Amino acid sequence: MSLQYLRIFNYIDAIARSGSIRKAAEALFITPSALDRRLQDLEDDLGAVLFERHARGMRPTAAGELFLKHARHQRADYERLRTDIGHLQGLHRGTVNIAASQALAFSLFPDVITQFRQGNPGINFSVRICDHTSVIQSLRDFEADLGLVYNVQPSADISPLLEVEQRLCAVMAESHPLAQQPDLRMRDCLRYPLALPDVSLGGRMLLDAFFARSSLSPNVVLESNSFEMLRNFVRGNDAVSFQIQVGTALARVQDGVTARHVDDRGLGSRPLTLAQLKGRHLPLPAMRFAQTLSEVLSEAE
Amino acid sequence: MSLQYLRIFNYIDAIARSGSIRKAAEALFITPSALDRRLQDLEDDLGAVLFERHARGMRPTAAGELFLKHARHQRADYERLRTDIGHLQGLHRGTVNIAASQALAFSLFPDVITQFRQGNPGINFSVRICDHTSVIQSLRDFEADLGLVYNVQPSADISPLLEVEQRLCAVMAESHPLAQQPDLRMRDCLRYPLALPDVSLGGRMLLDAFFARSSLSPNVVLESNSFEMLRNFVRGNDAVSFQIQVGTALARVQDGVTARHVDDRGLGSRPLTLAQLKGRHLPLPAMRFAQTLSEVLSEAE
DNA sequence: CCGAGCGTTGCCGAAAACGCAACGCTTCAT
DNA sequence: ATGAAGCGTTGCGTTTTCGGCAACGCTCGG
Repeated sequence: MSLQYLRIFNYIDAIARSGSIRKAAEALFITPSALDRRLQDLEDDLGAVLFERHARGMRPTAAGELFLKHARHQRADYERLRTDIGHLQGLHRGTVNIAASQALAFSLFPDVITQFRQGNPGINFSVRICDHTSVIQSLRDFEADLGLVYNVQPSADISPLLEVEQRLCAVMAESHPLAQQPDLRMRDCLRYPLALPDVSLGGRMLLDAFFARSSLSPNVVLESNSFEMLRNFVRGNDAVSFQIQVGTALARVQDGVTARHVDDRGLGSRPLTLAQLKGRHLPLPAMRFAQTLSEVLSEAE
Repeated sequence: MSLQYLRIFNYIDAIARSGSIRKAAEALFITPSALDRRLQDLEDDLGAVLFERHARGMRPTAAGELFLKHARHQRADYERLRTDIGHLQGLHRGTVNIAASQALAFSLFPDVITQFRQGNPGINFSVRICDHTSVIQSLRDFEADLGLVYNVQPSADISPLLEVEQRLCAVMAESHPLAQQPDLRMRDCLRYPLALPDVSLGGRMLLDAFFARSSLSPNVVLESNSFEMLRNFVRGNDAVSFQIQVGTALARVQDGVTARHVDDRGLGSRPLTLAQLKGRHLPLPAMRFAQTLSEVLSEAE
């Protein structure tokens, strides 16, 4: 697949990722000696040391960081060239690489990707679910074309493509008493035990801010960094969990779990942001998917 | 110097430039067969034909154009990486590649470059003098970091860094009667034979526009695409030539030739534009030189 | 109709990349 | 303290890639 012109870039990148020549060599299916020689040749040619040698392994120097950025950028650009040439020949194929926080894995992405692929078969997807900071880092490392994060702080090298305000939803079992009401207030929810996402997940910040200003005292019986776990938990009892809107599939019931808007004045809302690395030229499939995603998110509002 | 990772890029670029494998191979100091094989390997890997084969030579296909753009971009980026790493190590070296139209070769660049190198020894320059369209094309082909052109039409992929309005100057021999007057009107000049730049050079458009609206009839005894030639011509007789301001070294006399502002209401002015390719990340030396150039041009106003 | 110029191919030598085994070194646990 | 476990690195033989040489088939222009 990928040409050997960027072989050296993969080599160096592998060393940086694994932090050692031996591990990198193993991942690349070559011997450490060969890898070491390529690195030495490169350092000779550049006239600069790219890695600090420690007894434990390798750590990139400043020059190494520069080279790594170049290497990753170059690899991403080459991928774009390939898909662009493919488009030129009428075969609309390619891969869209997305990094997103966990809330979106459950319902949004499966649905939108299915919809997108109906209009664009031949486009494959690689979705990496991780926490907020990793999403932005994936963009910086050229591992992802698009990032979708909740409540992200603005950054100089990230350019937002779309922002959608996200209200909070309460998640509960289908048979839960609260499921009968169309709209909920927070004080209704607090009569039940709570299963909350922890701080690494979106929405928790909204809850904490609300509790801080409120006299209501929550009864938190479960805290987790897994939405999957929270959903499975509330299905079996009368506990209530919370999640941002797009992850919940509001109207319909799924696996015995449903969701309702929580409407409180004291409850703020934070934006869900679709973003890319500033200055990057995205592959055509990624741009199209960003367009589709924008439409879906806008009309869902 | 340059690593062999971008060897293939140079190969393909050479083919495109020379329009034939044999000529490209000669320029690369290899045999046509070797070059042909690299091209075939590349086309195999990309799954696309990059050149149309004609009996006379090779012409890039659409996919080939795409690849060429990528290749040139990649090469320029790699150069930037090298100079950036150099800066990291304290050795401030590198090359600034400039493309500019002819008017600027005479006095502006030699002076500014001399001044710049006093503050930044170790920075080398490559200045390519060519006509308007070639300047922009050089930016597009990543042959030049900066372009300086007179009266350029805006373009979507070019971003201007600075624009300075340029008035027209009359150029004449030191001993010319008009050289006694501090300010000239166009009708004064037209009493003498004229040596005009042709349409490929800046300023001619202003003159043509003026003559079209005026009842005055010019006596054009010489027309040339070389400012050098025009200057040398007017030195030996009473003819008058025209040039934009920055190229003339207004106050001082150089080689027996001097210049004066021409002040007419009917005479417009067009901007001299310093530009780069949009979205490009310029090497540090180029950015610094652009800064210096901006200051010089602004204060000269 | 022939020669000039082109891209292309088969075959062989040269050069670059790789694998293997071993060395010197630091770190950590016994 | 001391041996084991990692680590980067080196010498040397092997494999893969790349380039040179000569020749072929082709298209065009005189």
